[in-house]
Amino acid sequence: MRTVALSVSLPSGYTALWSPEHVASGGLTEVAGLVRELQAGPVPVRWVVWSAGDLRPLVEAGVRFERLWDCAEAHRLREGSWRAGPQEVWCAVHDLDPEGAPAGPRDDLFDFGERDDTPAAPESLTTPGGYLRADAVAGRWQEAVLPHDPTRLVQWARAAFDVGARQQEALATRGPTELATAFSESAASLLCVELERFGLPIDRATMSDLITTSAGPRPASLQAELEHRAARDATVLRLVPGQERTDLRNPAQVRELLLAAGIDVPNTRKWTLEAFRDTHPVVPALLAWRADERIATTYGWRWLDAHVGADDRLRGRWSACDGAAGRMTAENGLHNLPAALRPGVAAAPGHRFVRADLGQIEPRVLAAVSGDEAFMAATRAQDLYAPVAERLGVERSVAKVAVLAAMYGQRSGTAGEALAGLRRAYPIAMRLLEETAERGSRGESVTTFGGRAVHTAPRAERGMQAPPPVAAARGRFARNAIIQGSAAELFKAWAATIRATTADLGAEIVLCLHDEVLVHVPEEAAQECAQRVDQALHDAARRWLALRGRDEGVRFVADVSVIGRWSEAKG
DNA sequence: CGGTGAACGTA
DNA sequence: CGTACGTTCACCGA
Repeated sequence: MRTVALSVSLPSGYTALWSPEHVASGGLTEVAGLVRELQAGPVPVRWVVWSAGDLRPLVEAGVRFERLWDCAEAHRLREGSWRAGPQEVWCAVHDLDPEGAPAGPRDDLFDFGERDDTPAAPESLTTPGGYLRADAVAGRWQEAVLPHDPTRLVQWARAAFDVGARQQEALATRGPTELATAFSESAASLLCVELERFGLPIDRATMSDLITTSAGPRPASLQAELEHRAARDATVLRLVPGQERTDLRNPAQVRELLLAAGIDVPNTRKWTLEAFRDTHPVVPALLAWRADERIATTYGWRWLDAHVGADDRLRGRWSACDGAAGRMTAENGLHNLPAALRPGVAAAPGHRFVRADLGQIEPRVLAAVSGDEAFMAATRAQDLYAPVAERLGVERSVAKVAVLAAMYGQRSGTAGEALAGLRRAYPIAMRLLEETAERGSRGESVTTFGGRAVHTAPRAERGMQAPPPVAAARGRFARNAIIQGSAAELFKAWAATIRATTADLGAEIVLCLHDEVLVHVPEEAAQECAQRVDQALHDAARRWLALRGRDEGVRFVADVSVIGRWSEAKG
């Protein structure tokens, strides 16, 4: 394996490559050719970058990177910290206090503390205190002398190379698990850049019809928009005479309206109102109004115009790792598009979607994380809850509720009896959950299967995840984080494997949704792609489980189908 | 004008 | 009934 660092400067797009054997620089097209040439060579290449997002201009230009080391993601994994700019990452590998770093142009206007601001020399990347100079972190220092002098950008790439090498060394001393997870997280980070480039295919005509149904036709004027809004409000307001002036967008006023209809509720949340669906016609009308209002305001015409491009692709920013346990996140509705709009997500002409989701991922992950032999045995069934129900001597539905209650720290409900049964049948898995919750309650950090540190209490650094304030909530947070976070790791390993093994089919991963993936592929390759998606799960799961010697014990299953619209997925 | 909480969509 | 996220809205206080 050959390691090459790569840095792109903006706005010029000038790019530098650095490795011990090879230094190069050039414009985007020139470097794009160089990257392809190196990747086509006999020795596989791993590209080292400060952050995969740096590659955006090259990815936009159609360059496909095969293997990556993303210093920011490696840092997040090591530190459990979300802030992972070059300075934070640099400080971590050099044992420097980030608080002493030179201030960027907009940082800390009122900070008059001791700071190490002046670079050692005009051409020095670092300050006498060993920090990165602030104008280099901002990219201005490198860009200022381009294109005639690429040496600063080369220095910047070389610094990333050095940081990446130090991170790999540090992670390797902790064992193979963390290193493998860092590779996988790097791949996910690169995948995010491609998700941003590809976008999610939209059938504009169908989506427009769906929006019309909920929000009304595209308004010709502001007045028309207001009129339609008033008409929508009237469908609810006319059901409670005397309350026509209620602002339906104000929960306090809605509560008054409901009171006038004889319904006294502590809040107006959907879950609370569901119980009163049959009490008064205003309740179902209000719930239907809310669903339409959601689409009208968040997923309406403005959303369509702002985020669906001329090529009929919905685009938003993707993040490989959220602030808590490490799931992927996305903006502009890519992760919370109402199910009612899913018919509007459709493969382009001549293409199909391969849709796949992981079945019962969380209990299967619990088996892997805990290493409970009995619970691992249950994962070998296609339906995990069947053997659990048999062992507990209860109905499947009871077993399912009990397992979910145990994993999420549920307090209410009637899972008590079955929970006791679970403790007897699967003591190791259940003890792991309880000990994790206790650690969380005490404000201690917990660790995912792949070695990500998850902090349950605030630390000195700024920009950290905001953990729940009370002990019980911290306990539930920790209990959930090891499951959710570990599941996210398996998912990302799976997605990265799909990306690597279906590229030759012309496949593009266009959506990742925690346990579900949508692959856009030319029609003639769809069946082959579906088979490879399934195979990718088995390969990724085996490698992932082997990190902790569980490769023969836990089974993961995927439901894979070839569809034309997202809504065709099984319910 | 910026921050906060309610509400609700997804998993 | 548990957790996480992103988005919009009204309200609050400066």
